[in-house]
Amino acid sequence: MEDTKTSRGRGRPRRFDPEHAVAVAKDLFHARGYDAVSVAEVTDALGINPPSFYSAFGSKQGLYARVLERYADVGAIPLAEILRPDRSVGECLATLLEEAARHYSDNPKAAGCLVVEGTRCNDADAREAALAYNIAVEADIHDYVAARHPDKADAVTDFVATTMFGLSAKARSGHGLDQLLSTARLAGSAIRAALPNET
Amino acid sequence: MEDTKTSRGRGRPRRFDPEHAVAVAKDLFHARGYDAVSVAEVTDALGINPPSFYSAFGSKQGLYARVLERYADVGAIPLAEILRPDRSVGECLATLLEEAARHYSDNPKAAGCLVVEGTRCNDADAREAALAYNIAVEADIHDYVAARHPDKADAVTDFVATTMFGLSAKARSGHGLDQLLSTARLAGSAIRAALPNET
DNA sequence: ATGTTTTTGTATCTTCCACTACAAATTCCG
DNA sequence: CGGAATTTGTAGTGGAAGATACAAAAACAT
Repeated sequence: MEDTKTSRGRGRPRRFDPEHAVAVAKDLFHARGYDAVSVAEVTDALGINPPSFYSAFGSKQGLYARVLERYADVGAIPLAEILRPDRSVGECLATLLEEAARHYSDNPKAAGCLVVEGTRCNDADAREAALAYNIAVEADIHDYVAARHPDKADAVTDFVATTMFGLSAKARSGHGLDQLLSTARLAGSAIRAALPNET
Repeated sequence: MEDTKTSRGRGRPRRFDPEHAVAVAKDLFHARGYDAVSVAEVTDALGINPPSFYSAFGSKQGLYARVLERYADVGAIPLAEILRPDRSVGECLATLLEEAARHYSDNPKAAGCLVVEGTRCNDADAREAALAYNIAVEADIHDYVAARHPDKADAVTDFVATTMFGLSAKARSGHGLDQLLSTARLAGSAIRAALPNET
């Protein structure tokens, strides 16, 4: 009796492969953004009808939550591999920005970061969902920096996060890999200069 | 007979002060973005009815065009005063970013840059209109840099533009003046380091 | 096989959007 | 003042959005 209004739970369809559905939806959301993609487009792309969609995901936001979950698993930048304890913090953060530049321009039809762009949509719930992932990433970066440079962690994390937002935005409005990489390298040099030498 | 469909021109209302209307609309668009503001909200805020609105501005995009025009006049960062020929390029660009940080966090209810945020809306026409202003600004910056550092102009302009997009985005999602300024200063140091010393 | 449960298709519902037809009210100008 | 031009108010258009009611069809278990 946890649901007050929706009739979710009456049936739980498993015929059309939710895995595939989430992957298709991820591409749509990534390419055009949460707001611009309608449920009708998703159902058309999947060859299903609205009731099947709502039975499986509950709502457009429900689907988006699943998409974010999947993205965190298989689509996102592997933070844990990039922020290494055996390399200098500055080097690793510079690598992170370059990796972001590559990642954001990988697929020209879906430029930028799904999560970053999601934090800017017009639906409050979807925005909060994306923001939660974004906050988690920034917290990881902050922890990583703070371990060796506690006094600089705030400023450096803000700088990295801001640059990633800029890279994602510019990836979407036409900057190519070369431009993004050049910008990322310049930003990386600023981080290295800001952090005292180690190793 | 230049209009084929609209009945614009039948009457030209001047009773409710378009100047004030544009100022009010600017605040709304700046606070919540083009997509999220409905024409009904604007007419309510102005105390007028839809027909008066459409008679004066033609369309939602028409109003937005006027808003951008006004913003370029009285609301935007004064590029010409900041990019000075009598100071080093690096200093001036660093000042530009700091000024952007201040500007974007000036009004907590309307954070970020109206033009930058406009380039990310879901209406194609409104997006193009904002993009035109954005492109003009970036061209000005590029010209300014190229005059003294032709080989670095592309990379430095991209970096500045990307940082401004990042600052605008982060201003909208909670970063305060102190955080934005700190990020802007770090970015500024990268620019100064990238440009050979002058003066 | 047959009765129950689960999935799908048709056809909406409701709400909100940008935008407008039309006539009543107001202003302007002689 | 009086008639024409102009501004406003009422009411509504068509369309797209997210989300559903309901019953026909399919799958499943016994």
